[in-house]
Amino acid sequence: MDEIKLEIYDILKGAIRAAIESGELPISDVPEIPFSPTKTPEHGDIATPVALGLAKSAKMAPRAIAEIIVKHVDCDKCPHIRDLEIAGPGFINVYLSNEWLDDTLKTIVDAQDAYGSGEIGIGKRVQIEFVSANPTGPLNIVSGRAAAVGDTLVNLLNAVGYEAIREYYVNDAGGQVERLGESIDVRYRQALGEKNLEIPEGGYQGEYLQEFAQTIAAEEGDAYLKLSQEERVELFRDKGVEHLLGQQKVSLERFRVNFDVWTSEKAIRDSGKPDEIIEMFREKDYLYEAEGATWFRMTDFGDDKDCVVIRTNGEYTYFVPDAAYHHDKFDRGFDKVIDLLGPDHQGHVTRLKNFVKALGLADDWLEVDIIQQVNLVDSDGNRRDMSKRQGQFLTLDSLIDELADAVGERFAVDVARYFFLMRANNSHLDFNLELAVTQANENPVFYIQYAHARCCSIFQQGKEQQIELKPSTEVSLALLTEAHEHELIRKLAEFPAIVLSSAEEREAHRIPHYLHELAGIFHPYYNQHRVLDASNMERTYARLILIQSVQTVLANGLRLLGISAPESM
RNA sequence: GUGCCUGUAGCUCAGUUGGAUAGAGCGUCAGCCUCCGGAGCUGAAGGUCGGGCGUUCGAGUCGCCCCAGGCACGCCA
Repeated sequence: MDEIKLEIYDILKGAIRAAIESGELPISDVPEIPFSPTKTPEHGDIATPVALGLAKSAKMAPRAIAEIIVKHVDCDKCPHIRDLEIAGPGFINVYLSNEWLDDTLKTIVDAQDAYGSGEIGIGKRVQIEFVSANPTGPLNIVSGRAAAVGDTLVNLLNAVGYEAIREYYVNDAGGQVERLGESIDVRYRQALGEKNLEIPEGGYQGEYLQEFAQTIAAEEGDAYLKLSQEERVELFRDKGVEHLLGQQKVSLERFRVNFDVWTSEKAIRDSGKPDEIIEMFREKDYLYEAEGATWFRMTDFGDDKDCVVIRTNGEYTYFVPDAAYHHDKFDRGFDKVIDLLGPDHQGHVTRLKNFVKALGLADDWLEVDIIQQVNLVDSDGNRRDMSKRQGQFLTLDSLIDELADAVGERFAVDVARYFFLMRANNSHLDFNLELAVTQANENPVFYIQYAHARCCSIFQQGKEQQIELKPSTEVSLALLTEAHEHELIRKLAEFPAIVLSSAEEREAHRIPHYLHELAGIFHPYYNQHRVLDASNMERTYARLILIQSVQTVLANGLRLLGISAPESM
């Protein structure tokens, strides 16, 4: 679809130029020519409203302009255009030729796994940081969504040529992991029989810490009671981080998300970079002292208040290591850095961008996208709330466990990923638990996977009848004359443009939607037209090429989403 | 109070740089299996795109003002 647009673009541009030179079109420059695939076959395959846009400057009726443009088009020059027509208020509708349909299928069959990929990002390194949950508990549902989205965005960027990596920032320093150490300490002493202890303010109530502390008590006994409270908290903090981070890694692997780089906040702090950043800020006069703390002039960057970077107790607030971390990303040579943050971090976005600006980096170097919240619901719409620190919250693992009980592990991950990916990042997501486990037509994941399995099944069936796929060059694709076939090929041709736009716009949800639409054209086609037909072998071979193409695109799309493309279900 | 996000069919949501008659799934109702997998297909009903004003050939899309909902506003991360 991209190549054809370029072809048409050149041809129309040439026609408009010719019309200007002949004096028929009283404008000075050739304008931008917008295109859109049409919504209905009645409007051809591709349409452009270019004549409408010229009406004002040319002071002519749009239809008259369109007629002049079309008159100057040399259709013989472009074998991919079958016809041009002027319609409605002055649209120019382009009908594509059978040769174009043939070429599309041949391209897909030749490219196979590579169909849909592009080269726009070649030579550019991109880093996406996502999930980055505190190592103080299991991953929650929103982290699951972020994991699915981030993982898919990396796939998409890599598909269009970028060199993209997945990175996880481990918040293993600061107050929150301190509270973790204290919480484990309490649980540990409780496990050894101590009474009247309470989890400190801001601590973690979860049962998982009780279990963890009990394990320590069972294995090590009261050995740690000999240490001072301070030493013990520090030890438990480190043990806890290691344990919980390990569990997060297990959960992520189970969810088919594999990070390339894990960066430790503690390591950043120990590296001395935060001190350098503070020094630099001080030199640039971004800092001042007040109320015993050191403040950053955030208001100079347009924010409504300044913020503390060094507390009265002398410790950095998290902004400092965070700024240092982003500077480190820059030092590592990324051309573009994307942070996916949770819904509770949106207040942080402008501040983070301001810090990056303060570091002297370009405005568009850092991109921050918010992954909105997820609500788990029943078909009735009843919500199952997730609360972060009440002890009982729904985790990514418990969600997959629940799905796996119904559809098995493999499809549980498939379904969860699909549901997390089907909505735009900034829109709230209602995750319908009942729909997710339905193994029926209403479940969009199965609908798509079933289409793929059906394609495979046709080949299986063909094999039994001694009918094999022929090379596309030996097949008469002109026999694909059904309207359904035309529609299918058109949809297949859109795939590379969908991949490109969803990578560039960071809109992973366009892929699930596209695949669902493709399956929605394939299923009726399958239902109405037989592929394997011994009485018409020439057409059978042609249709096998088409089926092969559908299968390839479905598989390629699902692979980008990290969802399996089953050969049978 | 300030900032960000959202508001499209009964429900959940798509709608690429403004383009022709605003789409899909679920739900509801009515149909289709001697035939490559019925996890499928066909059809019907269902809309003041939250409201108003503006920009222009043309607005769900852009601008401004309201209304409603969500979230964030710590010397936590």
